Amino acid sequence: MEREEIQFKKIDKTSAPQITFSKRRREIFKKAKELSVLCDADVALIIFSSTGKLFDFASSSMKKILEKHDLHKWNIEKLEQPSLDLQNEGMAMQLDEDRNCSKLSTEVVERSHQLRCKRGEELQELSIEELQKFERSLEIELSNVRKIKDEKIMKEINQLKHKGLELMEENEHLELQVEMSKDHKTTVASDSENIVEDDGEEGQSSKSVTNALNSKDSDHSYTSQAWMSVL
Amino acid sequence: MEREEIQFKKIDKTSAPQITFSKRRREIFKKAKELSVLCDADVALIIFSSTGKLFDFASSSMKKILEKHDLHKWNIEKLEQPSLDLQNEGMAMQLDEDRNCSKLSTEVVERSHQLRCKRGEELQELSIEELQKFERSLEIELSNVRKIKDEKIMKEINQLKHKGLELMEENEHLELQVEMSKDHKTTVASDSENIVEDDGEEGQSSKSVTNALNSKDSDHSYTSQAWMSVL
DNA sequence: AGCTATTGATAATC
DNA sequence: TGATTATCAATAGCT
Repeated sequence: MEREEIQFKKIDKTSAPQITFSKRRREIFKKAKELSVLCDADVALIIFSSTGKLFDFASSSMKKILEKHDLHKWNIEKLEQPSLDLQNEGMAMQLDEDRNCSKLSTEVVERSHQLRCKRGEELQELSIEELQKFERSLEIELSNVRKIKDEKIMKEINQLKHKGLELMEENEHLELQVEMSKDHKTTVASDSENIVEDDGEEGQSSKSVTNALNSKDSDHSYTSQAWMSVL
Repeated sequence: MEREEIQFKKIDKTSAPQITFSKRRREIFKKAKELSVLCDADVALIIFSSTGKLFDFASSSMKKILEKHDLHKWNIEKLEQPSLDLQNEGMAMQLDEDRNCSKLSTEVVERSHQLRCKRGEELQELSIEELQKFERSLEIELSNVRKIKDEKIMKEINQLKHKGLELMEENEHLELQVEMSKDHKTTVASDSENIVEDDGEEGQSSKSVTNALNSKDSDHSYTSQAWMSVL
């Protein structure tokens, strides 16, 4: 640490770099351990050599320390700009999308933070391996739930669309019958009888909706158009 | 580092602990910086004091280093027990849930790993702050997309349900008309004329679906029942 | 905070 | 590699 640091040149090309690295690395790990023991500090040290090899040390649990680190950074970031969030919290969601988005982001941040804290407290006594496996299983669970939810939603939408189409066709069928019975009245008895037979079978599912007849009729054209746009 | 470490007792209770901690902390950060500069190493150092205060250093980007660290640990873990995964990969998913879960977990792990690598490569040149902000914005974006998606889906489902209900009521209305025109035939001219006027207005949206009439009629009772169960 | 005596760390050797 | 050593940095105790 003498000449090299006094000159504080960038690197050591001429001399053996690996030897210096090994020595310094050992010493800094030693220092880290000393600090954690003597001063009761939680220390995490991660070193990648220039060749990409990893050396790390953690006074307790690496995962725990990194979680704690993230949490601190999170708090700092949150406390750095509280005015913007408070502004948006005081306002209703009638403004432009930017503010809306900011408010939402605040909520998301709060929730994530709370979740992290709670999880962190509950999971402190688990080992690194247990925590990693738990993390994976949570990811799997989440992706499974989402997949199943999406499938069910798409299925229901398609069912609704299909049934709606069937109802529309049935409607048009019935309208045709009404028009036919109006145009021909009782002139052609055989045709109307055939149609009436079909309606008689379907009549089992009919209910009394006569009170809603007038109001519903005015919406009919809109209903059909909306259905067509949806389909 | 003399007497204290030679005695290597746990801590310093009698003397001022904060002073020792501060001094040692400064030195270890200095050492970390020196190591990173002299030996071209990637170093991350995280220290929590006994009072919970955070001090950290990263030679490049803290996020990048931690990602790299996770990745290394991950690879080690993967290489330590490859037989289990291979076993499950060779089997179909007909076994118990544990193996099923293990296989799925393997897949998820692979994907996460790949995603991490890709992201890591693309984002290597961003700063810590930029990466943190990017992370937040991605979380916000994701939650926004999900919220909006869910709202749209629920809206569409409710629309479909509503329109379906209207169509059903309209259907029953038309059925009623058909039955009326069948029962009374032309005996009551005034009533049928009124109804026929309404149908005439609605007739604008009618289309030719006569080819589907026969097949659709047989499904009618099922259609109504399905609709009721959905609603 | 600043000093200092003592010990530890380290680069250049072998 | 590993050990030695000259040199200087780190540090505890004190002010």
